[in-house]
Amino acid sequence: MSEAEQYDATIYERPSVTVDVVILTLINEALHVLLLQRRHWPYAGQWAIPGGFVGIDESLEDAAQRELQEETGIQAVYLEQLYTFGSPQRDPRTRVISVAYFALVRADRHQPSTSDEATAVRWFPIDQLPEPLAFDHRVIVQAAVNRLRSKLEYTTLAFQLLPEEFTLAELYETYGQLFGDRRRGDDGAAGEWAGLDKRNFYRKITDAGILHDTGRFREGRGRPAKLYTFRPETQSGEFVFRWREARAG
Amino acid sequence: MSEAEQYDATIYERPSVTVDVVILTLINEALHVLLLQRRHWPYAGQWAIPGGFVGIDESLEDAAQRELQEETGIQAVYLEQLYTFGSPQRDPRTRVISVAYFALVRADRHQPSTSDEATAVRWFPIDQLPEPLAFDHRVIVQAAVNRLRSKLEYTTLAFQLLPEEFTLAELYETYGQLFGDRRRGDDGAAGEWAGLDKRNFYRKITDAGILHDTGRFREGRGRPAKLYTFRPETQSGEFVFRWREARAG
DNA sequence: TCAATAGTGTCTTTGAGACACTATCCG
DNA sequence: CGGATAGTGTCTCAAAGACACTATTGA
Repeated sequence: MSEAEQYDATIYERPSVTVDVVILTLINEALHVLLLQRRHWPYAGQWAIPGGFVGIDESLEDAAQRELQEETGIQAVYLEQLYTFGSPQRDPRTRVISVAYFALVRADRHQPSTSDEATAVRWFPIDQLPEPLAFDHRVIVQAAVNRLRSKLEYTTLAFQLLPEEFTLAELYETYGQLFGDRRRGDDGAAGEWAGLDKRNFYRKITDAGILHDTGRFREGRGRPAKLYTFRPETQSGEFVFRWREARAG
Repeated sequence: MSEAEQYDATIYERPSVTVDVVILTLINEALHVLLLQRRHWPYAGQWAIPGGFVGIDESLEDAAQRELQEETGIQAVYLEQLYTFGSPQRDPRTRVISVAYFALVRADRHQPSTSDEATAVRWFPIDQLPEPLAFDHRVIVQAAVNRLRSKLEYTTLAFQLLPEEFTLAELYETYGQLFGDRRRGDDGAAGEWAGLDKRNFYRKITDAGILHDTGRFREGRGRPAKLYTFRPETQSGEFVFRWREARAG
């Protein structure tokens, strides 16, 4: 903005501004999104990400936090502005510009509940989204997943998704699911993730010095696995995951 | 958005939405920003980045392109959405949400001219911005520069800034200015960029296979330098610059 | 003792980074 | 030939990646 005319701009027709939030979590080491089934027009009955209008005196981040709170009852999570979607035709009612955020939460803690705006609320695996989604929400969800994937490579964001305590196998499985395209079943049985060598992964992650060995174990079938926590003091550190691997044939 | 109540939302007070554009260019291998000196209240006399209201039927990208056009007369450039700034108090007139874009242009081509909105238009070196800038524009400019810097590491964006034909020395100087903190004058004379070895840089850039040798030369003092062009077909390629260097003392 | 899962060591290859001299042109 | 700028080759080291077996537990 730069104009005197802006001062008179109140007479112009203004778009509406909403904030929509892509809420991501990990369930059984697989990435899921929270969707609401819309009760009302437009797109009644279709699934959508939660969102709502920005209050006239409310910051965008506050609005996103409020939506998150209303839908999931969570506050302390990772929240980041994603992108602003503003095609003139993206909402059939009127011009609506949507500032999209994405949030990472730990799903174990809480189950979402339906509201008067939604007939249902559910976690969907990101590779099994209902078809179609309301508005341009498919694009928004895809953008969030892309952003998350790329950030996982050079941040410790993955630990925002995992439970407080985890085993190396769970961590490995998580990275595998988030990056790996598919398993290779050498003999039919489930093996390692294509292109992600377990030993190299363990070495890299432990050498990085970002894990704390709790001294406790997760019991189950087979040999008990060490439980680790993430050392948040290293969060700003130099850890880079970087997914490459695959040299020979 | 998800509510029936949105349908009635026209009755709510709506924020204004603007698009502001950080226009960056290279002048003498140094990064510059285009700023306008505001003619009117608020912040009259102060420098600001160009911007304006989003038309009710105009996409955000179109609005950004239009601003760019109006201020510089350029169309074909790199344009990317940067971030959306929405603090309730960022504009003294009314609630204004600003979707910021950043654009890369080649400055050689065209000189900006003043308009009825601005008393002056100028390129400023990014490390010599006027103090203060209007609104929160300093933050926005800084965000653009940060984004550009980080993208230069893993994209070929630098070539969007350089003239069509360039020498390796110009390319080296550009990367040095964009990343290097300072020169080291071993003896007083200008030397290489701290931490950026010229030979390693040349090797890396030529091995990457993204340059086309035009066979022509730039004449001047000293040995003529080969002129290269960027091969845009490799734009989506695997080139990564990645700035590290500095192992021993 | 076997099924199931956890955990580990070494060699090879690649790419990054340190390092300083030769080549070409012009006046 | 001297000043000015362009351009190049090799060694070292760290980190990535390929590769397969041993350890621990409970049924």
